[in-house]
Amino acid sequence: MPQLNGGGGDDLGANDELISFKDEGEQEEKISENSSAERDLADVKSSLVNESETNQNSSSDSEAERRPPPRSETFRDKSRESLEEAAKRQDGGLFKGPPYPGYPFIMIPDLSSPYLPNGSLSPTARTYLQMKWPLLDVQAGSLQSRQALKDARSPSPAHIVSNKVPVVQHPHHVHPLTPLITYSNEHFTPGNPPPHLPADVDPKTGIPRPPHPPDISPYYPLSPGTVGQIPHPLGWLVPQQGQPVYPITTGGFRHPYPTALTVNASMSSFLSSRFPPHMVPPHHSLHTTGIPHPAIVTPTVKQESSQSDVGSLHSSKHQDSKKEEEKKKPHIKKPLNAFMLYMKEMRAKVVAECTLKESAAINQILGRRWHALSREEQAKYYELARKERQLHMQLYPGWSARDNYVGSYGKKKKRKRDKQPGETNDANTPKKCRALFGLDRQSLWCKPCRRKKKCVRYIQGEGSCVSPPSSDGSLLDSPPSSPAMLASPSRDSKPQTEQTQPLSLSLKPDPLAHLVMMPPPSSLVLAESAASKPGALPAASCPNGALDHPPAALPPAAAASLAQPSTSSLHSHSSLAGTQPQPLSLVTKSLE
DNA sequence: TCCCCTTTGAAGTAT
DNA sequence: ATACTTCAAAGGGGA
Repeated sequence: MPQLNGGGGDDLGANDELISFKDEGEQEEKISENSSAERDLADVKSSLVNESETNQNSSSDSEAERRPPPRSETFRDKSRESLEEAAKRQDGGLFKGPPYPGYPFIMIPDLSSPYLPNGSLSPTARTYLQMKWPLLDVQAGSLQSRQALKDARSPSPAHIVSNKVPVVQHPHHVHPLTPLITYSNEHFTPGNPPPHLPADVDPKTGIPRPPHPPDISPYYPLSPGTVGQIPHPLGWLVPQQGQPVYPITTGGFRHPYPTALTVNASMSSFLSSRFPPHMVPPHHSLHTTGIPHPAIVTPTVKQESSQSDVGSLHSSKHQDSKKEEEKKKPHIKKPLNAFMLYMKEMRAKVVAECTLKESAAINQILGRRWHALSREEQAKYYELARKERQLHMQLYPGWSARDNYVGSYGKKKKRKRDKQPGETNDANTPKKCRALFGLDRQSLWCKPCRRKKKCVRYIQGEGSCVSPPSSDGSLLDSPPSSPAMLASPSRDSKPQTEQTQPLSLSLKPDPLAHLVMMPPPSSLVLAESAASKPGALPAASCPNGALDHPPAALPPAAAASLAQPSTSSLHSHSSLAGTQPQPLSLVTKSLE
């Protein structure tokens, strides 16, 4: 388990994230410049934050090497502009300027932040924190940290204490009022912060500081008239209008997860049962209101309860078991990753712009737009996600994603995932079809291979069945390549020239193609996508094609493909540009 | 009523 | 080490 070390920046970042944004959260080191080691590290890890803020350090060699050359800003911005234009019309000018003009979490450099050990902050870092924590506003009457807060360079005027970021969008599984809940201090046990949450001490004053400056920072960029319309990715985290959100816990530690702020018996026992004592958060996960924290869901597993009801003998014994079930219900969710945060924030916007309502279609658009984001823009979300993970980790030190795997709380696996591996690993993998059964036993082949009478992939020695899309869309029933295959970063571009994903005709192979040829309107794309399968997503109707951005922050592999557009890519787009329905699934990672 | 779809990323398990 | 799988959000739609 990664250890949080204030000086080491973020250990929570995933590998890939570290690769792409491994400089994230290392501001402390860079800022402090107190140690050569830190400088070295800083050298290695260019600062996205600085880059974003100062726009000067972007010349970092290492960064430049890691990242693909900036893609056509003109294209991207152009596309986005139109989208934002629509957004402006939709939201009454909420979205002004850059895509995330008012994003409060802009480049939080100090991820070690308040709760982390050695959380001493450089002035710069604190300055960032002022931008960061306002979203974590605390209730007016809340605790200690107000004073401590003032100590720090934060002006944090009292008038800003009010919560100004009403969240319109409600988390799917979270009580709509969750973000509105006032987690009163009285619910918190005054006293010491969790052992694993060392109190943040102002390095200069030596006074324990609240990790999260509770006051709304004057830096908060959103105007009162607009804030209310922004569904913040951390909606539950965001203070609501006139609703103090999460008070600082005792000891100056304030969790964005309100659930961790108070403890009730059931949750406490649950946690105790689930985690070793040292892992059990000192606070309960449910507010006294009974409204669960977004991160801790009470899956009220319908099927579970219904099943138990069906078999219920209404005996006391059953009651007991029921209670036990209830104890197990609370489910600590995974922290949202960058893309999830992005989706959460942008979904409403996309929905507003399009006639789409189905999440699948929306997600397709969002996926494309995600790739269209500049690295700086993405970095915001990576930063945010990392912060989420940090908070999550702080709150639930013993939590593991494994806990949420099947069996941990009775949730069923997704069949799709269960089937695909079997399909691809079984007889549907062309390579295996041919290798396993041979030409003499084609009757045993999978359908696509049977239709083609051969497995091109096998011939190519590649990892996927080519099964070129037929004009009649006969490949639609072809088994999809495994997600891993589609997403395989090590995928060779060469095979791509001849390969086409049976089900997933990537739109991304050659982003440049978008520049060369007219990108298909999102509606068309989606319509095509919809046409690709029965019961497919309905055609989208987006006012502009801005949704069809080319990928922005491309991984090196994709960047390579950018540099050398493959003919197949162009081919794909040619087909795409045509009116002929394609078995599109808008897969955007095939070349990544 | 439950699960799928669809996306990316994180993190887990399996080989 | 690599590949693969699951889950996170979302909500309409299919079974």
